Amino acid sequence: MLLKFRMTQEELFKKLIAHCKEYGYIFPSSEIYDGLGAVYDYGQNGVELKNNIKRYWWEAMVKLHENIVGIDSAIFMHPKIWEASGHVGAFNDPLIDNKDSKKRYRADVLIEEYIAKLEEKVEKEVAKGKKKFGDTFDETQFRSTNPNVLRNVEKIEEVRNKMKIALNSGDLNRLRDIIIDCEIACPISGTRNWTEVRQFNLMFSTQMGSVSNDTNLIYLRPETAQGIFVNFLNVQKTGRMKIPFGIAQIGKAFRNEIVARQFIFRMREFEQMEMQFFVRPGEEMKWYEYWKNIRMEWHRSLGFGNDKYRFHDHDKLAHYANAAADVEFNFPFGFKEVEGIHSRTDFDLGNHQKFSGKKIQYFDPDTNESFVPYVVETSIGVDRTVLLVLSAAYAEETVAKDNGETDERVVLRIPPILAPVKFAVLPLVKKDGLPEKAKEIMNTLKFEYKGQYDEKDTIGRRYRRQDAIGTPFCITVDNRTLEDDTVTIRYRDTMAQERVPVTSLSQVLDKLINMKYALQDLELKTNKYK
RNA sequence: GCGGAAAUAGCUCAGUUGGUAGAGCACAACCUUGCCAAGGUUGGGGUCGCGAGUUCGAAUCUCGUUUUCCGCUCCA
Repeated sequence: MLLKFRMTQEELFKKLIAHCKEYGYIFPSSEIYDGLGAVYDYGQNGVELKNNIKRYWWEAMVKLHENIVGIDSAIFMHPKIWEASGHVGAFNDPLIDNKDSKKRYRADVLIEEYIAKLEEKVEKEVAKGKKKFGDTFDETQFRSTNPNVLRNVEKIEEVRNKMKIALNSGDLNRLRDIIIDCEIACPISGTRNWTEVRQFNLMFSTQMGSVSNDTNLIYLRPETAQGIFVNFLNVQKTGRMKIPFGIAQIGKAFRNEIVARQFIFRMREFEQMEMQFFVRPGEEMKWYEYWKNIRMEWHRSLGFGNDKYRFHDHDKLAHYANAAADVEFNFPFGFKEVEGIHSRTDFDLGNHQKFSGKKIQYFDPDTNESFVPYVVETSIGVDRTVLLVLSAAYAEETVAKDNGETDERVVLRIPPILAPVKFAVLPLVKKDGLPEKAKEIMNTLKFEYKGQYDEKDTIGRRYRRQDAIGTPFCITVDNRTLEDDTVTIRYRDTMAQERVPVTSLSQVLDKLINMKYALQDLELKTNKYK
């Protein structure tokens, strides 16, 4: 089978988005109300795919590793948690745009730069005086009398005070007034055509309780990790966990991105699968390498090709990390991060210990010592993984017909263990008792896997419909079925057919769809790292 | 957030200087065929993104607004 024609990646991405909507994978949110920016809903097939991905991750974590357990923490958490984690304050910048150059600046930085310029002027003036008066130069005297110096110093103080008041009161208009009053121009365009000053905070906030004031302001979590850290002692003690051990969690997180685009790649509401692995200080790099390998094997096990993945090691590290790498996937819009593996040191547990005043330590009975564990994190975006699977699976193919002509088909080559619909049962014709027999088969298999029954339209058309949603197997009931109780299985990827007894269907499908076998393969591939 | 482009049926689109909305596919029912999609008949489905304005009359002209796409910007 050949690729239909060479498409630009951009065209392919657009087609994929249209395909997702047309075949019930992903819909824009609130569509009948014109939609809501960068928010998407999963449709009947999308939710199955997403659930299957989550299940494969979850089982690879908590079933294959005896020392990893899961939790499900609340989205609402104590506001202090976000101070301890460093999220509050880190993203609270007042920003302003120049309409001509279209450059964005931090308003306070612009004003600081202006002040710096005035200070420079003062120093130049002083230097001039020094040159002029030579040895008789009295700098203190000069500074307190020279009108140019005095004027600038006064201005500096005035602007400093105004900025302090504006920043402390959070009054963004005042901040803008300073920029206007001081006639601060954009360094690039040189114009003073400014937008309003806007506050950007990455975290969504809301009030808990019906009476609103500052004290009950709470945030929607921007990451799920903190729910794990604050439950460290609960899980460690009640689960009798011994270091090293991990806690896994799947859940929603929220970030108020300035620009959220590229379909479901960057959304304001998204889902994460995180596993925080607690280790002895000093052993973190060993585990960091271990988890990099384990996670890469998980990705590779999906079978999209090893060349589609690469590591990107961070040079610039976040405030909490001493080593970090991304697993990047070659999306239609280039290599982008799907998962992050971070060595977070004792930053999180240490800070929670500090902010909560509670001792968060692990007592090692073997060595009789207490310590704050180090953390190695694996954090993967569920929605990004959905997009990864869909963009890797989407294919437009030219297929040969019996009469020598060619035809086209669109097929989602989703790994069978992740496919939303595992099988379709199709009576070849809608008569002669074939539908009845097909329904009988359907009713037996439905207890094991999600399937579809379809008797509408020609058989070829029904195959194509199943190809379009990525159903790996079509089971066709024909007249021979009534005679010898056999059916054909038609395989999505090869379009080949195979005749099997109805009684062996469950077994045949099981071999290809049951996650158990995928996990066994994965275990074999990861054993060498243990 | 800024700039550009776009918005008509579930999808892809047509709609001529303003004169009461069309096609193909899809969908539903019936008939026919029967192993790799698009035979026949019939039917359902749109106040043309939304709101104003101009006009006797607006899918069409004007303004505003929302959403999407592209570029810039931003991105623990």
